[in-house]
Amino acid sequence: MPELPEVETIKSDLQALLGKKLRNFYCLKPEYLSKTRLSEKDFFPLLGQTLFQLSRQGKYLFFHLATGVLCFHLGLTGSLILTFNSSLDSNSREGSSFLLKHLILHLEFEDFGLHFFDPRRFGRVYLLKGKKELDDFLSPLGKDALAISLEELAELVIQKRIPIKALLLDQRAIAGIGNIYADEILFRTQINPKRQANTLSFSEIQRLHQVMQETLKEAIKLRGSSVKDYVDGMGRSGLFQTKHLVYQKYGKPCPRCGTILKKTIIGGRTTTFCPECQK
DNA sequence: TTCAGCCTGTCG
DNA sequence: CGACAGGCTGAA
Repeated sequence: MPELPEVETIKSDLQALLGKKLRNFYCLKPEYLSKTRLSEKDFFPLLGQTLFQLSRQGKYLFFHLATGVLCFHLGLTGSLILTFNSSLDSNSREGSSFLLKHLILHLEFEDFGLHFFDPRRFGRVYLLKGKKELDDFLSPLGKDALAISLEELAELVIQKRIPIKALLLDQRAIAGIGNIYADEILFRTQINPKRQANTLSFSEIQRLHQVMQETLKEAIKLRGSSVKDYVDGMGRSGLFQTKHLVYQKYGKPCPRCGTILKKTIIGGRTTTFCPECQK
């Protein structure tokens, strides 16, 4: 679910936690942690430690404490919600019985609570101890989509013989783009998602690089896309879904030329594009 | 490089 | 009831 703009929005919502000590840790679903070979006791060394940094690469969010780095991947439906005075208000959206049923972790910081929910359980929690573990974790991950330079993007694009959309979705190449933003970026760039990456001209790569930056930044400004479940760190919906031009709009007219938008499958993912103006 | 599998929920 | 959903992994 959450792609780069959504995770970035959540990260900025959680800045209030910086400098706060982790007071307590409750795991409501221990079997969730076992997917990443963790158990509750692995978290004991974090207790009493101060959160001194939040960072993000691609769709991963990292909580840095002196004794380890807690990392979340939100999968399709994960959410991280901050509450004041630690507890959930049962009248709020995040306190709804639906979400409560899917509460995985409750972290109790000074003054704040942080709740991790994941209805579909595709998300993951990791605990990285020491610089080497963090480096090893990050090493297979591509450069963040907002940090990649034109030259780096060009390097990737010209050497890959896979559909350009598959390249955008490959987290080992570029980190942070998912199905929504891949479709939106390619439509705005007017490049057909099935085009083999290595057939793109340099001016198309330039356009792709620029549109990628603009689209992701605009989405962050609007606090992400709430298609279904996504909510930010305060439990609020984003607004970028109102700016979606093609994602999941197959069968409707292209907003640029009026041709009916088509649907196809690329890399196992539903893809919407305009057969007329994406070449 | 494709594809099932992981999970639960929703929609038609 | 089946189809499908924002993602990723590992096996064929």
